[in-house]
Formats: sequence, structure tokens, C-alpha cells
Amino acid sequence: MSPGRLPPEFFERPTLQVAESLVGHTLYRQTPEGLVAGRLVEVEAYCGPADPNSHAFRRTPRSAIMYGPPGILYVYLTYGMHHCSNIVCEADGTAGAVLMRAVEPLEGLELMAARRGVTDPKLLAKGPGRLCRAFGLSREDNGTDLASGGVWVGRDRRLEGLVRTSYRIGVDATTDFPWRFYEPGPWTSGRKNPPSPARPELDAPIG
DNA sequence: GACACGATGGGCT
DNA sequence: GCCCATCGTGTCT
Repeated sequence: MSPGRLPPEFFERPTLQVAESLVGHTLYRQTPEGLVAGRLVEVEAYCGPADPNSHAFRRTPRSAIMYGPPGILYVYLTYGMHHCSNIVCEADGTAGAVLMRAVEPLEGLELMAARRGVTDPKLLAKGPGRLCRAFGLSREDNGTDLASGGVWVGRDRRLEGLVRTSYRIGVDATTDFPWRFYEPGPWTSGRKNPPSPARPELDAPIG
């Protein structure tokens, strides 16, 4: 069932590199209620002080976790009712995280549907807030170690197409970088799929 | 303390 | 496409 976990070393790399290579891997979540799993089809890279749109642009009590060791879950609340979950990247001391925006549901669809209140598989985990709801992730899961906790990423990868890039969702594109990595398809939150980068000079790792 | 504001999503037009 | 709920977090006084 589970192919084993990606090790912390996988996440101890440049955030952009982790984000690109994370697409296609499976996210798992084990709780007393059961197991749910989904293939990551859409992620976004958020870097440190050089990324104005990242929480880690400034180091605060909330964003401090992004400066910590890699392979740790960073979950926060937004709009008072939705959660967003990230995986901390880079070496301890360097800020960076990958926001998980959408998965293709693979296992535990009934549990996801119960948590979400919908049954359409295409709506179960499309969007960061829906993904968190479907996987039962909340602020209580902030700080979970993917190497030992009830959340992990499988040592697997399946791609059904090319991994494409675009500007990130929900931030002003004129101040943004094309750091969204996604596999186009029915599972991706593509409602406002921005076009491919128009500023290739920015399409390079920072730091 | 007070206050403005979201790395969103559901409902309605 | 437009509206807006809802509350933790960060910033300012």
C-alpha cells in the first residue's frame, strides 16, 4: 500500500527544486478514522527573505517554522476558516516551503467525501483549503514530522503529463515569480490557470 | 489593545 | 463573475 516515505534529505534542497520534483508523488494521511492518499498534481514554492510573497519574507513566530529543519509540515489558517499546508524545505536555518494545492484522490475517497461534504472526486482536494479539509489537516498538525508522523509523502512518482509552471495563485502576478508547478488535468485547481511565465528572466532559482 | 488583511472557497447572479 | 464569511496573525498605537 504505502511505498515508504521520502526522507528528510529529499526536502533538504532548494525549494524550487523540491517543488518541481514533488509533483507526481503521493501524499498520505493516517488517522484513527482511516487512511487517505492522493497524488500531488499542483504545488507552489515559497522561499525566504528574497520572496516578498512568502510568509518567511519576515521572520515571525508563525513563519519561524519555515526557517527550521526540512520535512516538517507547516499548516496555517487563512480567511478564518480555511487551512493551507506546506512542507518545509532547505537546510535547517534557511527558509523555504512548498504549498500543496491539489491532489488526485487515490485512497480513502469515502473518508474524504465525508470530511468535505461532497462526493465528486474532482472536488475533493482541488485547492489548498479543500485538500486540508479532505485530509483532516488543521493547525494541530503544524510541526508534524513527515519522517515519523501520520502525514508523509510516498517514495513514488507517477506523472501523466509535463510539469508546467505559472505564477502563483492568489498573489499579485505583477510582483510574483512563476513558482507554481502543476500537471494540467481534471485534478488541478485550474480555475484561474495563469499563462506560462512572461518574464523568463525571473524563472530562475534565487538565493 | 485596536485594527486591517489574507498563499480561499461556497453560494448566488 | 461577484460577494463575503470569519479569525489568527502581524503591525501600529
